[in-house]
Amino acid sequence: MVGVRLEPIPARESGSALFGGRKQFVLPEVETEFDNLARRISFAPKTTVFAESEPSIAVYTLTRGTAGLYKMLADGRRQIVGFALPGDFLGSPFSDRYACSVDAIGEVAARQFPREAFLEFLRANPKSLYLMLEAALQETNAARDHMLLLGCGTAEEKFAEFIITWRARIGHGSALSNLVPLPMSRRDVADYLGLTIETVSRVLAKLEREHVVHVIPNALQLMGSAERPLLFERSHKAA
Amino acid sequence: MVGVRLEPIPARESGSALFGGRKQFVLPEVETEFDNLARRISFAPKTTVFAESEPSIAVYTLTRGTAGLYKMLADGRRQIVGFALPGDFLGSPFSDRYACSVDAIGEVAARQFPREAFLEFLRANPKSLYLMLEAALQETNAARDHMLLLGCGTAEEKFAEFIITWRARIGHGSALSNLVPLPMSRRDVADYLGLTIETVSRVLAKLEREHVVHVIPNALQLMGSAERPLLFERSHKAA
DNA sequence: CGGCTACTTGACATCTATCAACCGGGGTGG
DNA sequence: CCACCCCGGTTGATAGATGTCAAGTAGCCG
Repeated sequence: MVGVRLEPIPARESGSALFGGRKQFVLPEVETEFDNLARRISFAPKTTVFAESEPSIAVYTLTRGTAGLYKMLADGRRQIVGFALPGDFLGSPFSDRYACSVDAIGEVAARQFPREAFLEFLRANPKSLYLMLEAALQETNAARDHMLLLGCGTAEEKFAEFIITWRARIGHGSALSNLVPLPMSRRDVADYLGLTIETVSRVLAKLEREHVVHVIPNALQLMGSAERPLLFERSHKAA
Repeated sequence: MVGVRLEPIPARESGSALFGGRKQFVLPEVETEFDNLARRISFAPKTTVFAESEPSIAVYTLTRGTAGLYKMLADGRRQIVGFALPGDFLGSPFSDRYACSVDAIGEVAARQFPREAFLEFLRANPKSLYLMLEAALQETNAARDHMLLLGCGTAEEKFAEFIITWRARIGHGSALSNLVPLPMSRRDVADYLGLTIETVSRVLAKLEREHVVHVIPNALQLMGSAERPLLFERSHKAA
C-alpha cells in the first residue's frame, strides 16, 4: 500500500465523460446559433441514452443528472469508462456507430444535436473546433490516468482515487464538501474500478472500521480529520 | 474464459500513441509548410523522448521505430498506456507539462515541432484541426477499449487482445503476417497489460504448449491453423 | 405485511503476484 | 578464444488479494 494525504489532491483530470464539464467548447457569441440545433430530451433512471454500435445519429450535451459510459463483453462483463455530469459531451460525432453505451443513472436531461448538424457547426466554427480538440486531449489523458489505476492499483487505492476524483468533480467551483453524494450503485462503482461489488463493499467496510469514511445511503461522509493515507501517489504531481 | 476466433478480428481502434498512424491530420497541400516547422531528431534505444510533468515545449511525430507511452506511480509501478509507431503524434500541445512519458523502445526517429508553432499551425489550418479532433476521439476510444481489457480481462485474454491488436497495427495496409515482431520487452508487455513479467511468460508458455503460438526472440509465430479461441468477445462487434 | 432489490458479510476458491532459482545469449575482458 | 558476467527471460513454490458462491440484512415500494 502506498499512501498520500487525502486533502489537497491537486485538481487532476476530469476522468469524466467525453469532455469534462468545465471545458466549454461553444463560445458565448455562437451559443444561440448552437442552441438552435438542439432538441431538449430527458431520460428516466436506468434507461439507455444510446448503446455502443447503434447508428450514431445524434450527439448530446448533458444538462442535468449523471450518466454512466460503458463498454461490454458478450458474457456481460462491463467496464464503466466514465461518468458524465452536466456540461459533458456525449456521442461519437465522427463515427457511424456509437463507440460506447451511455445509461442514465438518475433522472437525466440533455440537449440533443443531429450528428451532421453538429459537424457542420464545428466546420463553421474553428474556435469551437480548437476548444473541442483541447477537451478531447484532456479526455484521452483522463482515460489514461484511469488505465494507470486499473492496471496498477489495489482495490483500496482504486476506491480512494475514485472517491477523491468524484468529489473534486462535483465540488466543481464550490468548496469541496466532505459529504460526497454517490448517485450510482455499487455495481456501477465496481464496474468502473474493475472490481466486484463484494470487494467494493469490503473496502468500504474496512475504511469505515478505520474511521476514514462513514457510509451513508447514496453518499459517503469523509472523516475530515482523516490524515490517513488513502490514495496512491503519482510519480509526477499534476500541474 | 470466453472465446472468439483469432483470424478475422474486425480492425479495431489503434490502441496507439496519441493518434493512430493511419490518421493523417496534415493535408498534402500544407505538408511542406508543416515540415518547415520540423526538426529531425532521433533517440537511442531505451532513452526518454520526454517525461511526464516536464515542460511541454515541443510535440513530435514519430517517423521510425517504436515508442512506449506510460505513466508511473511514485513507488515505480508503471502503466504503459500505448505504443507509438511511425506516423503517430506525441505530445501535449495544450498543456504546459507533458501528460505522460515516452521512451524509445528501439532506435527511434521523429520530427520535432515547437509547441507554440504547432498550435499556430493548427489555428491557421482548420481542416487539420478537424482531422486531429477526429484522431483524438479515436484515441480516446482506443484508451477506453484498453480500459475494458484492463478492468475485465484475464491474463490470457489480455495477452491475446494485445498480440492481435499489435499485429493488426503493424500489418497496417500490407497483409497480416503470422510472424509478429515484438520489439518491446516482456516488462513492457506486462506493464501494458497490468500483469507481471512472470505471468506474461507463463501465458506464453501455456499458449506454446497448446500450439497456439511459437515463441521466438523478439517475435511471435502465430500458428495459422489455430482456430483456438483466443480472445474475449465484445458484446458489440466493431463497425 | 410481503417481497423485491441493493447491499453486506462470511467461507472458500482461484488467479495472479511474489520470491527465488535457474537458463541462455551476448558482450567484455583477460 | 574462452571465461565470466550481466540481463532478459523462464520456471517453480508459495502467498495473498480478489473473485465466487451463498446466506443474511435492510430499506423501499406495492
